[in-house]
Amino acid sequence: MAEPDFILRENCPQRRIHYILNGKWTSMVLSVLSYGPMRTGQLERALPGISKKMLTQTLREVESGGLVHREVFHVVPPKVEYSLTPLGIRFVEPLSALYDWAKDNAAALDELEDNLRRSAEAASKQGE
Amino acid sequence: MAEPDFILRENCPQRRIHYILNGKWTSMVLSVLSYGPMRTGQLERALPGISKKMLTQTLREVESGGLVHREVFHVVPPKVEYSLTPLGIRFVEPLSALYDWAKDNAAALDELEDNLRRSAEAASKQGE
DNA sequence: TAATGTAGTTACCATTTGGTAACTTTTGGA
DNA sequence: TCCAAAAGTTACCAAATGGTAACTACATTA
Repeated sequence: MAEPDFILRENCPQRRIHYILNGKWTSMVLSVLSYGPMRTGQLERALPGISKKMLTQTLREVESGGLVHREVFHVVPPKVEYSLTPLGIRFVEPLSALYDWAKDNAAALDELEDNLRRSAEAASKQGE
Repeated sequence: MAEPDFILRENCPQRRIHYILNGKWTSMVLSVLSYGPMRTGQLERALPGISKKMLTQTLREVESGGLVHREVFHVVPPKVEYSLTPLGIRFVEPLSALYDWAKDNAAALDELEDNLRRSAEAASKQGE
């Protein structure tokens, strides 16, 4: 019953960092904001497929975490600008690394998805 | 209506890499396997809190993606060993970077969680 | 004879998650 | 007078997700 040398305990940093990876959009919102402050509409257009609901929900979450600052300009029509806080900037660092890796390794992502497709086909042939 | 310079399109690598981050346990399983081949029971003990169901489910998924190799030893009681494939090794690279960052920045994670706690308290005071 | 160890499956359930569509607010402009 | 623009909220719903607990298989061992 050899215990493994490496245990990812319940509250280890490796698990806790998943906070910013949990939501479908969280890490993408942070990543986009790393290019500078942005208005709501710009964020919306930078993330094709996101709904108004998910955008505001995600922004409220990262704001609660102190990662993003929300600045309201009291004008009509409304203007709201979001930007990373210093803490947010720190958290974007590992995300950028992750995304840079992804851009440099698109071929590996292709391979992964080919494998998944093939194994899904094989599974459906079984069911016939 | 200034279009943002940075658009994370539906099928860009930055979005696609989320495959290995989607499941609650996927990235952790890969990370643990980066230390070498392991038997099911060892994996289970390396990931406190995981259930048998989620462990096998996650292993089947990464196996389908070609990230992990499953080797069955035909003995009694059963013995099965999991190991990273070459493709899996490539995918662990950015995960290790992410987890290394987390280990080096536990203080930032503390700060994040403090903020969340505080804002949750403030929200519940509202509701009284 | 019955329990043990190892890997895995299955049925079932509760919660979470994310999505859609309609609605609100305010003021300047056609 | 009525619409547009921007940011946001709300009600509602379907699907995905993850968890528990009980069950299987089978040779060895007590």
